[in-house]
Amino acid sequence: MNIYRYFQTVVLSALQGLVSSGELPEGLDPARVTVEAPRDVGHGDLATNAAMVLAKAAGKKPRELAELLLPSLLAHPDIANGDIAGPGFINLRLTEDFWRERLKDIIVAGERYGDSDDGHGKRINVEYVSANPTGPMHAGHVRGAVIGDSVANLLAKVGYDVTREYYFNDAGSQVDVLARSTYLRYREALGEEIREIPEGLYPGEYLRDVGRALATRDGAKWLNEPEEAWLAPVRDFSVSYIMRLIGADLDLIGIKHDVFTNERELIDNGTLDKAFEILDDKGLIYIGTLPPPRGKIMEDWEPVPLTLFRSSLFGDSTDRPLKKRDGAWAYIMPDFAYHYDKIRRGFELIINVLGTDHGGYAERMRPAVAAFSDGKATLDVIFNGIVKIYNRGELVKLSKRSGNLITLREMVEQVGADAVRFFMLTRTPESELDFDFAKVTEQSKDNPVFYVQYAHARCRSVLRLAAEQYSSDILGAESLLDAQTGRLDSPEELDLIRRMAAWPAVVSGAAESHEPHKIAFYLYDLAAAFHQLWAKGKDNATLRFLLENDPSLTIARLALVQAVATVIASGLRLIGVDPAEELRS
RNA sequence: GCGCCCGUAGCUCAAUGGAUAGAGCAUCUGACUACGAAUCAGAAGGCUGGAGGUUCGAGUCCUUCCGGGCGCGCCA
Repeated sequence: MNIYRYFQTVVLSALQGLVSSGELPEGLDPARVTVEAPRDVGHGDLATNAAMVLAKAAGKKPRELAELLLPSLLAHPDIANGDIAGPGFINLRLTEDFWRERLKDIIVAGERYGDSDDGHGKRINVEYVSANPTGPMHAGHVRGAVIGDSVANLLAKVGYDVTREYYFNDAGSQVDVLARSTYLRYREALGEEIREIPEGLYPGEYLRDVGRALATRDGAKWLNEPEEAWLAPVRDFSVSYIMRLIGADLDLIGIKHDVFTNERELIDNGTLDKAFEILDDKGLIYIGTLPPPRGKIMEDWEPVPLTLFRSSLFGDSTDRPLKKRDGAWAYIMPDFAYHYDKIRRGFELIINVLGTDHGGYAERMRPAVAAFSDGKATLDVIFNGIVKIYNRGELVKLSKRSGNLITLREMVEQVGADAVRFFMLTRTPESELDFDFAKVTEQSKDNPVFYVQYAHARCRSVLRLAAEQYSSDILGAESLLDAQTGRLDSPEELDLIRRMAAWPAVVSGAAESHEPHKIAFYLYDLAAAFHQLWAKGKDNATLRFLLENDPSLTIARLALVQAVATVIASGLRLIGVDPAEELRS
C-alpha cells in the first residue's frame, strides 16, 4: 500500500464532497494536490497542500479553504486528528492502529512488500554496460553497470516488463585493432618473441590468453597469411572470447542481460538500410550543406553536400549527416538503426545508461527515437559521473593506453561484490564518486554497506535466538499475524513502523525517477532507526525484544523485527546486495 | 564560442516546488563482563557560489554573472 497515494484519494474525494454540496465551485483542477510526509515529524504523519493549491480557483484564502476541508478529512477512520498550519497546510496524524496494520502487510507480503503495478506491464528496455569487446570489465564500467541493473530491478518491481540489454559494436575499427592485437599474441603463443606492442594496438596482458586460445584452435594456419585472410576470423574469435570474459566479469556482481545486440547483425540483416528508408519515406532525409560548427576553429572545414537527417525538427540544434561524403554510413547511423530496432520490438520506454563523457548522445538520439516511433516512444538517458579510484587517500591514475587499469575482477576480489554494488549507489547518478579501497573495505559506520547489513544481521540474530528460546513456531506467519501489535507503543517502535510503511512509496519514487540511490539512502536510514531501537534495550532491559516474562509483547516485537529484516533484505536484493545472515568474520 | 552536468556544514554528500535545509566523516563529551559496541547518546558546525525574477512558498523553476567537469566535425 502506497500510503501517500491512498490518502491522496481520500483528500480528493473529500474535495469532491464539498463540490457536490455546493461549498466549492466545480471544475477545480486537482493535478497539483499532493499528499506527502512533512519534513518535520512534529507536523504530523501526512501533509496536503490542497488548500494552498486550490485557493485561487476556489476564490478563497488558503486557510479558509483548509477550514472547510478539514472536517471531512477528520471523518475518515484512519485519521486521528489534524490541524491547519503555516500558509495553509493541512497536517494529519493517522491512528497508531493504522500504522500497526502495515506491519501485518509486510509479514503477509514478505519480500514482495513494495511491489506494485505502476508500470501496467508496459515494455521497457534498459540498456547498460554496452562496453565494446576490447577487454575485460574495468572500474570505469562498474558504476553504469550497477545503476542500470538496479534501475531494471526497480522497474520490474513496480510492474514494468523489463528487458535488460547489452549493445556492442563489432563492426567498427576498434574490433579490427582488437584482431591485430590478438594476432600479435597469437604469434607470440606460437613461439615468436614480441618485444613491444606497437602504438595503436591494445597492450593488455589478457590478450595473451586470447592468442593462446586461438593458437590452440587454429594452430599455425594464419601465421604466413596476409592480413586480409586472417583479420575477419581472428576478429570474430577475439570478439566472442572477450564477450565471454565480460560475461564472466559481470557475473561477479550478479549482472545478467536478457538480450545482446550487436552492430554487425543490424547491418547484415538489413535493419540499418530499413531504418534509413523509413526516415527517407517520412521525408526527413535531404541533401544539404551544414554550416561549420560555431566557435570552433577548423582549418580543414569545407562545405560539402551531404545526406542529412532533419533532426532539428525534433529539437536537435542542427541536422545530422547520416552518410559521409564518400557515401559510407556516418557513425551515428548504426545507433539509429539500433534504436529503430528497439522501437520495432515494441518498447515504449527506452533507457540508456551512459557515462557523462557521452554528453551529446541524448541530443542526437532523441530525435531519431521520436522520428521512428512517431513520438510514441521516449528515451531517457541516465548519465553517471566518473568514478575516481583512490587507495588510502591517494588517487590512482588510470590509463587505457598504458594498460594501467583496475579491473572489475580486482575490485570484487579486494572489497567484495556487495560493497562494490552498494557503494556505487551512495551518490546521485550524475555526481562524481570517489571509490577508496581502504574505506570501502572498512567495517564500520562510515561504510554504509556494513552498517545496513549489520542491522539485518542483528535482526536475524534476534530471530534465531527467539527460535531457540521458544520454538520455531513463534516466527511462523500464524504466530506473527496474531501478535498483539497494539503493545508496540514506544516512539521508537512507531517510528520504525512508519518508516517501513513508506517503503512502497520509496520504491515507486525511485523507480519513476530512475534513481536507485534512493533505495540505498532509505536503507541506511531504516538501519539507523533499528540500531537506535536496539540500543535502547541496552540501557533499559524492558525495551529488549525478547522478554522472558512477557510472551505476548515478545511476539509483537518479533513481528516488528521480522518486518525490519524483510524490508532490509528486500531493499538490498533490489540493488543486488546479499542480505547476509551474519557478519562475523 | 555553443550545449549538458555540477557548485549545499571544515571534508564527502542528501533533500517529488513546501514549513526551522539533513546525514556521515573529522572535532569535543559520554555509554560495552553484550537480545553481536561492525553499535548508540549528546555538543558544535550554514547568507544552499553572487545578483535579479516567477510563485502563497525556491537549494530545487527562469534570466544573468562567477567558478569546476564533460561533450561539441563527414572522427569512433
